[in-house]
Amino acid sequence: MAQLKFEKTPTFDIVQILECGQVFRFHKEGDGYVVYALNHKAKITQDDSQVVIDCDDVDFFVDYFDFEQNYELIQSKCDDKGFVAEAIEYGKGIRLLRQNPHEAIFSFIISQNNHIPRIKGIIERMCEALGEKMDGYFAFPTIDKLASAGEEFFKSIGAGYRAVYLDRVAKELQNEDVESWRALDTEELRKRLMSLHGVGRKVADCILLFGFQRYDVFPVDTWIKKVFEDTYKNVPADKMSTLLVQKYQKYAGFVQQWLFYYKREKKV
DNA sequence: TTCCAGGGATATA
DNA sequence: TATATCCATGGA
Repeated sequence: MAQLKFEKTPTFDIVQILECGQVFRFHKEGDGYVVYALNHKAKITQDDSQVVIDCDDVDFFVDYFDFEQNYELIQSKCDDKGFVAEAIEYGKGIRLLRQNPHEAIFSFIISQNNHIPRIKGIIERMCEALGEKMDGYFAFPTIDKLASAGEEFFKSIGAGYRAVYLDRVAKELQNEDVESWRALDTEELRKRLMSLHGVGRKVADCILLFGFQRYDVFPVDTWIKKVFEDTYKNVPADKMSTLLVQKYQKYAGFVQQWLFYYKREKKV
């Protein structure tokens, strides 16, 4: 086990990072949180003065927690002196995790029309059944394991009608190098993702944001619809998303996450 | 009990 | 292109 220790800052709050809805494989443990990403594990504890990350691979988690990015700067650029500023103030400890594309694809297919606690359970059962056994946990399954599991397996873990999506997408991706998709621009990559069965505009945008680190996207789900129901009256979700990307441009993904978290937590 | 969730596919016009 | 309906599941 390796350790990463640094001074606590306002732009790193492990509770907000994990509970803001961008990731599903984590839980509270003792005085901190444990998060699993692909085939890695980290335990994070924090207090007012410092953050400690005990993990199996420091380099992996330095990348995962997006330490290269200057969140103070992004937050200052997005300060509109209005409701976005309120959301930033409320969720300023959020960082956008640099998740694996495969993990993002399957996680957000499961997420559609679903509650977060249920999403977490389905993914956990999927990893337990198909993932490689690691030291005290299960890795995210390989694409071959997912492709050979079968539709009935996905039903058995509670995926419901999404079982057929998961089964088909796993088989569709078996001979694809999704890392090479990073060469595509955002619009082309969105089209590629939406060609997968069960991936529409919203899920594609979540995969773009959380799995491919594209920030010129604005996933519009039921919570974001509530945020903008007066501003964009009777505007369809896809159109709303396009308008919001035009408005917030390269910061759209960040703004979306602050607003999502603020709306969902505070219900205002 | 009914409503709802980080929606998408399909049929229809 | 735009709208309506159906889809599984279980927490609240």
